[in-house]
Amino acid sequence: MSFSIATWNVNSLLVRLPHVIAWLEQHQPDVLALQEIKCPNEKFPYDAFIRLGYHCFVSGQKTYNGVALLSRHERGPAPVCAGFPNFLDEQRRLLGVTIQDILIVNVYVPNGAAVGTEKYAYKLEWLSHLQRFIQESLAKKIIILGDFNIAPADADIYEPLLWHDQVLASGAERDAWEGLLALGFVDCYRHLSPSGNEYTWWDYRQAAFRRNMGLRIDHILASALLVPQLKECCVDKIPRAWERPSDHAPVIASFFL
DNA sequence: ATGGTGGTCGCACCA
Repeated sequence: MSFSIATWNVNSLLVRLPHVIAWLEQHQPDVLALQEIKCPNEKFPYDAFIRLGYHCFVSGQKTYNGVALLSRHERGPAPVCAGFPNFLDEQRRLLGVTIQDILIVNVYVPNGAAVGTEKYAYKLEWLSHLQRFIQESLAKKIIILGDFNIAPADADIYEPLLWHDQVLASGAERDAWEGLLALGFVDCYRHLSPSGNEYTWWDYRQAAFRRNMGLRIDHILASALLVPQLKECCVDKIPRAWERPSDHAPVIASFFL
């Protein structure tokens, strides 16, 4: 038996719906975590996904942010939480569900704008809440996936010097990332591709995709217990080349279960 | 200097 799980920041689900449907039909992951759906729950296109055999769990809001999880598992995702239990946040960025015996945590980490700004402080605060949330979880098997807005190392950046100490690559953000790993998580992509240099996001400007000026900021973390079963983790750059694409590419991991 | 959203229909905000 195989279990596959993917993450994709779609930058508006309603605009990207044809892409998401085409991609789901082609790859048929068991679970897809979506970020930046940018629509309230009442506008979520449930029918399109139900037709493809997916259960939907949604935490949306108007215009900004918004996360959702789609699951093919017949029993559907059991909701755990939308948002942190101890941190009131109007921004919809966190969705936890349990599928079989795995806690799946879909994250849309704040972008942070620029080092030293209020948004950057909010990003670090948000990451500390994520750290505590995971730390306090009693689940033995956990997958955290989504848009982390962190490039963990210079190998994850097309031009590291340009990004040195900048947002997405600063020391404090990388410390927060390392803090999560220290809870017993493995970066699935890096674990399987120690010298890989694929990216998951390319700015819309400056023809960044064509020039492969990208960063690896979308990740799938698996708790140590799941790592022996990890089979594959790859970035699918193909949809980034489609017409009117998201600026992010999907990342997909599969496990022997 | 592109793209998505919403408000107003040229522009602010966010990434």
